[in-house]
Amino acid sequence: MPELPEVETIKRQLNLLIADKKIKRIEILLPKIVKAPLAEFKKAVQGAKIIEIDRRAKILIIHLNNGWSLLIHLKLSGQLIFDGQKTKFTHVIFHFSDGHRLIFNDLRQFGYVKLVKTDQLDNFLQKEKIGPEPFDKDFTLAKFVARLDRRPNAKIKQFLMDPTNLAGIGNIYSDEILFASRVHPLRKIKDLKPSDIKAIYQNIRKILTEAIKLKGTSANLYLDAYGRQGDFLNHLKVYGREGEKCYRCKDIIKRIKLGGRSAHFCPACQRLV
DNA sequence: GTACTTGTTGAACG
DNA sequence: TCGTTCAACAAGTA
Repeated sequence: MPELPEVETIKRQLNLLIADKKIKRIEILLPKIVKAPLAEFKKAVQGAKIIEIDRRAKILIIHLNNGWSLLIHLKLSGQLIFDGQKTKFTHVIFHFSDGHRLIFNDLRQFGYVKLVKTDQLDNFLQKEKIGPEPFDKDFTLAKFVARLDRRPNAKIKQFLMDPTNLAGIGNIYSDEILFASRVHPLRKIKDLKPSDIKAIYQNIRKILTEAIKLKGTSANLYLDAYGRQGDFLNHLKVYGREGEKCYRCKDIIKRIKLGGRSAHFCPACQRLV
């Protein structure tokens, strides 16, 4: 599923592929995906030129040259593919004036396209109460500790996945970050030692950096803007490896239910205390 | 046929 | 107000 590394990959590729292009026409095949009145939406988008593509949490932000910004969230199964072929899951198509196109596919239909005035973006994002960006200079170890301290009884895995605590981390990378840190997903925050917290803090950046380098994880439906799979799938240590041997200690990787989600971990080398 | 999956939000709880 | 839990959204896969 698209998490921070996948969305960041698409952002970087789109900056190479569609920046400076003019949107000649937008084709909306499934109107509910567009969270704006359709007439107003088309009027704002058609004829506009793309300046650049940005990212906040898992939201892609396409800045237009007319004061509007497009916000695109891929949620569980969204894809943005440059010059992709239309399928039964294609819901929106951006046609550019040079003949190229960008297609938005979403099998689950949870994704969205929104329209926000560029000067209202900060306001809008603030309202969403999204947590700090892992790669922001302001996201220091001290800030991380301060955020953890607010939720002493929360389980660490659920804390990492809560977008109001930290931007961009979902099920795959929270599992991988905790494995790298040797911390059990059920560990309560108040039971974390300072060395655990430091390890988690460092591994957040380390794992996400590696995943971005490999263009994300194609565990299910994720494809990058070229329609290609991400290579981090082959580097996963626990996610999706239930019943297989731990690469570190040879015990068997377990999967449990945690707040309606699955958590993968090694019961031997990820500690509960 | 049924359970399961997943990111985010909003309702409901104490 | 806050932290926490849980249903809801959709539809393909096992």
